[in-house]
Amino acid sequence: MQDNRTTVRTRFAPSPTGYMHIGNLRTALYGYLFAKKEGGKFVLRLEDTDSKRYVAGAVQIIYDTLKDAGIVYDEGPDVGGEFGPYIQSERADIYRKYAEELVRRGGAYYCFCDKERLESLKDENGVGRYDKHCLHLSAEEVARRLAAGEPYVIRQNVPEEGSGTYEDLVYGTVTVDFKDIEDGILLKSDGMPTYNFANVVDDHLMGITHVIRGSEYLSSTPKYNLMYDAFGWERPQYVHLPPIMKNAHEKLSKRNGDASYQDLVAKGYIPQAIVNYIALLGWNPKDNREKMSLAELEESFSLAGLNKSPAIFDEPKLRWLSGEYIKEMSDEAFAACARPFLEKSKVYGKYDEAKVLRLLKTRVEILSEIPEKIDFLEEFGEIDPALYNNKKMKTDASVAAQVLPAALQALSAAECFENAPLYEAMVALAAQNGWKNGQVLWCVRIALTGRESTPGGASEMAELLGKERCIRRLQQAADALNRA
RNA sequence: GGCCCCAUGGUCAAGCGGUUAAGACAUCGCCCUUUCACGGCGGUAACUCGGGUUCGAGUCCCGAUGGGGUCACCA
Repeated sequence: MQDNRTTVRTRFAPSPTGYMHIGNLRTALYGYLFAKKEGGKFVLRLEDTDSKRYVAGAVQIIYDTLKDAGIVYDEGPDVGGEFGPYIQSERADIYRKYAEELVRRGGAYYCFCDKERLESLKDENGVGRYDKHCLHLSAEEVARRLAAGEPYVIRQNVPEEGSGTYEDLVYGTVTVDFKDIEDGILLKSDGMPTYNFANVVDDHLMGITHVIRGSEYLSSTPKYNLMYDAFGWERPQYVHLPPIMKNAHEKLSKRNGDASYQDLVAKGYIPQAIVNYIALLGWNPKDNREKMSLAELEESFSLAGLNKSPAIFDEPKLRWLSGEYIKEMSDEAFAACARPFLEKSKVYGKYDEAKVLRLLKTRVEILSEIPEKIDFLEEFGEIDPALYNNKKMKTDASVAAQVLPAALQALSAAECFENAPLYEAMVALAAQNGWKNGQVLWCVRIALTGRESTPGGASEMAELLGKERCIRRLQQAADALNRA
């Protein structure tokens, strides 16, 4: 086990190749949570050794997303730290130095084989591993070809016999036969290291104690251990994470058109809910809590709660959580995050915003639902008489024809156009005429909105609409009924 | 295909040899009610299949099946 005196250091090491995927974010979150829980440090390192895959702007997305999600790193490219640089492309000299040392230690060797020869090693299915051809080159020949400036790579020298075993903190004992591991390239001909080498060198140099990453590295970890051993370095603890799936067969990925973190935010999911939800995909606190703030997650996170099987991303549940976060927001907070969506509505600015927001708060789970929930306020047109039919309320168009003129009169007389007094006025009206409350309320609401379902009852809609509009609409509806 | 890994309701997921197999989301129904929503109550729904081990298996072992990952000068 890890020495207790060693402070925990975890890292998130993304490649700036595009969007921040949900799976990546979760990996970052777990690394962060574990470091916080253990009182350790969380490091951000950019793995940009493949210039071909570099995407402009991707680095900024990484910074922004982590910041937005509340994941704060103690060391990183933009915040510094004593183990920098934290960008791999700025560490080329370091990798070369260590690669050469690994060659001296027998853990790696120079290879001059060209593409054609490598291709010839593969069978009809495109599979076939490197045959260690250059391992057998004499020291003189290697020196001569190097001096002649021949292109080369440095390959790992994996034993032909035996196997590598390690204890993964979530998967347990993992064993892989060395014969199943190829002599992979550590240093590319362009002088840059591959992930396979850079991650080992950096994790060691940066003092990473716990490597938290996706399960795709589960079976390649033994070859990294071979390098730690060859260098005489202590191996880190490994925590491999199962993938987040889109369905039973496909991984969640941007390439499949699945939502990235920023896509979800743009769709109106509350960031806090997204973080909360992904924390629950593959992990659970023993106490069964589900809605947890970042601080609570930091407090209760434990590797013991990590699951080994893939989890399917379930948007309905995220939706529910998002709604929970909205419901507990202060009016000010809700107004602030709802405003951008309110502005997209056709009725923006035409109604009392505080009133609109109050009605929306318990009826919206993701902010993008806002426009569709209130746009009807401007879509008032002919009312289908059938809408007045309601069995439970015992109303229909003929009842409405009696109720509406009376309601028109009552509302015209109302002095205070607010929900409570308006409600009382309508209830009183019902009592006077021997109608059921529902008969008045239902008919008025239909007349006012033309909708079977609205975000609020008759008096709430009346207050929102305002006296003038109410009178006009009620009049219109009553006239239409008379003509019929 | 070789190798590695995984397997409880539709989804997340508890369980770590003896349970009426939790809980949440979704779904369905009821209540509340001024439609909708909120809130409250309740229902439907799961241990992939075979073999072992054991007095006893969702829990341990083996196999099958299914699924995922990996076999790049990508990470």
